[in-house]
Amino acid sequence: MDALSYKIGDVAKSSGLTVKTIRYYEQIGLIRKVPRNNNGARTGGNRIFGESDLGRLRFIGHARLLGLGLAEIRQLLDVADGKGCPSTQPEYQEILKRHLAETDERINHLLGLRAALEGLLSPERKAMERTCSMQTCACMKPVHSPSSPAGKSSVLESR
Amino acid sequence: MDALSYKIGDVAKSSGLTVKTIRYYEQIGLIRKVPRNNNGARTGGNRIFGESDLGRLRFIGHARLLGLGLAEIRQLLDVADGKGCPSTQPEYQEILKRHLAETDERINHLLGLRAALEGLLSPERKAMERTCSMQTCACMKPVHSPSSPAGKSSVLESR
DNA sequence: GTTGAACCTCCAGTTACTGGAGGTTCTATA
DNA sequence: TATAGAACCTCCAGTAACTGGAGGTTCAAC
Repeated sequence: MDALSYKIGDVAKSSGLTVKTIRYYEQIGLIRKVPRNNNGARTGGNRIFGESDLGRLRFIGHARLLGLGLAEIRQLLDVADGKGCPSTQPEYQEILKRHLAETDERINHLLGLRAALEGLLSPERKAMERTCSMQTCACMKPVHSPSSPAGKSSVLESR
Repeated sequence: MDALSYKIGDVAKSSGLTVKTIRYYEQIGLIRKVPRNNNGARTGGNRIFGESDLGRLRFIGHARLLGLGLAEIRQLLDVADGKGCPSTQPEYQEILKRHLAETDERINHLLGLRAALEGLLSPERKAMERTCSMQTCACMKPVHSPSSPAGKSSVLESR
């Protein structure tokens, strides 16, 4: 099995990751230490990837696209390793749900920032001619602290 | 002038920044090298802040709350330095507008992620019983790439 | 034989801090 | 005045997830 073999450039192309990133993932142990074609080479020799490495890296690439961090992806990989389709496993669902919740939080935070910024740029603000200086004026002061966006303005009421 | 003087702890409290952060801002030159009360001390002596330092740090704190990066804040400070109220200056408006646009982009990106995650967690997906393995299955594959959220789903049509 | 692409390793830099070690100064109380 | 504890000091390393670059090696084609 694993009759086919690939060099790092091939893997990069077909996974959408960069060569650098793949080496980095090996370095931090997200993928196994990939064997080399070590024909008496003076350096380590070229990495030779198998079909399963490719699958794993594609999986990682998709998960990164979803915004998952490497720590979460590590958990997903643990869950998935050798036990059939990951999506049938409860831990997988939990990790994704948690990530969804975090994504919602970040969105709400940014919406709060956005509202504060719009307030600062509003015509009413502009209309006030100000004679104060940076040290004393509140021209950067958000009306409401963006970190607690008052709940009501959220488009993501999370059920 | 600047009759009042403050120690770093006071400044931290009244600006909402931490002591560490304030020292860091000094180190990277976001605020001036603060003078010390150097009573023949063996170390540098304690920093003594004036009223204007406090104003500047409050300004920075507010700007950070708005999600501005230190590079942008540096520009704002340059704009603001000694020229009266920053909000009357066109560069100030531009920087905030640019930041608003970036915030919108980030929000849209996250909304794309969110949709992809919800897709993966949807009942229809769950209903499919899968027998494949991580290497071959597309259980992590977003339906649409979240980086280009198809435009239509955006709540921020940016006018 | 030579060129150029693709590969290799190692180091440093990015953002905006934060944690910690180890030491000093200040302030209040006994 | 002695001392305890808080608050201050400097310097170093680590965080997340890579990316850039230097300097060198291997491989395939011509």
